[in-house]
Amino acid sequence: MKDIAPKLIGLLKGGYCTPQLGRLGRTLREPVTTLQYNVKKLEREGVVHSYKAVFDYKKINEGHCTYLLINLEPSKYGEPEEVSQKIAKNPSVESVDVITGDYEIIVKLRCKDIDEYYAFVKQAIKQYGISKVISLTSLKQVKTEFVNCDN
Amino acid sequence: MKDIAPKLIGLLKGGYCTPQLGRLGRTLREPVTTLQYNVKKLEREGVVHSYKAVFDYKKINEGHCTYLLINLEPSKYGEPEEVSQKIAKNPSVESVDVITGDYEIIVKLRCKDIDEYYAFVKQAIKQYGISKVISLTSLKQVKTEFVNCDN
DNA sequence: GTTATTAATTGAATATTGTTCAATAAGGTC
DNA sequence: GACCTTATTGAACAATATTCAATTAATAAC
Repeated sequence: MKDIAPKLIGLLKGGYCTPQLGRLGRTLREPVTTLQYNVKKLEREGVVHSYKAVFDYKKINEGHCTYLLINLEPSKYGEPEEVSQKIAKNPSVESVDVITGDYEIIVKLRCKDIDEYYAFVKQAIKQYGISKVISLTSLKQVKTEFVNCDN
Repeated sequence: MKDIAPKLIGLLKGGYCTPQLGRLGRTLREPVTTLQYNVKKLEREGVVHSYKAVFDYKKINEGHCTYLLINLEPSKYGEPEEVSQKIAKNPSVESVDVITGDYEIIVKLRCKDIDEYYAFVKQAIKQYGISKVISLTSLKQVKTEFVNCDN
């Protein structure tokens, strides 16, 4: 066998998708050429960043979801963006934000299991100047990427 | 004019997209029929939930991003999922998780501005049995939906 | 290990969908 | 109003996806 699925999932995760003009046209009762024009405009203006697949993350070994509230070491405190960008490079990281309040950074992490999660946190504390991490582990993912998770 | 963009954005936010088999085929050097088969299988198995657009949220009036850490009133404490599902219905809500730790629910919210955010929080506290909300406001969105935000 | 059964791969034909292009209309500017 | 830019649209064309049937690979049964 070829086991194409993993490669497919990898590509569909961040692109390799496109809007369905025909279906949009039927729904909005507009000619496809009009929608074509409007879609291209949105792309040109940078309003649409990309088209991608949304997964049932449990089924692609990313079922363990954690929010990390991060404090930086004094030496890194002035540059939360730099640290954020480094963290963002990790493919298990769904989102990174520099935030107000008691913590500097919030990370949404998707791992296979608690072991992978623990490996990430250990490595993160070592590599980026992190002084403290509070982990909020998801017990139930109700909505993700604007999509309601059924079951 | 018709001002189709808002309708288009609404539909592309949660679907109306499809994988590009041809492009995938060229990249993976596989016949489209093989990929077709594999994609359909992933869909059938529920691995892929949907295909959607990712936006530059500032450009669609959802630039104000906040994480809400929520505590429930004693009367609702036993049913965080029910409350979560109600919160999830709001289209400004990107994600909802029931979590471990000092809070019961974490919500990722995307609003136009702080006024819209405040309106959401006021309404949420009234409607769902919420006793306390801590808001972590995003100062800089570095990565979103697995996509690195440039600039 | 051979046979039966199911799952996966593929090419060729077909159907569907998207793209280009040129005409027209609408909106804005002076 | 004259001009220029932006938006809408249909018809012809190009590209892409889908179906289907044949073949191969994997799995199960005996």
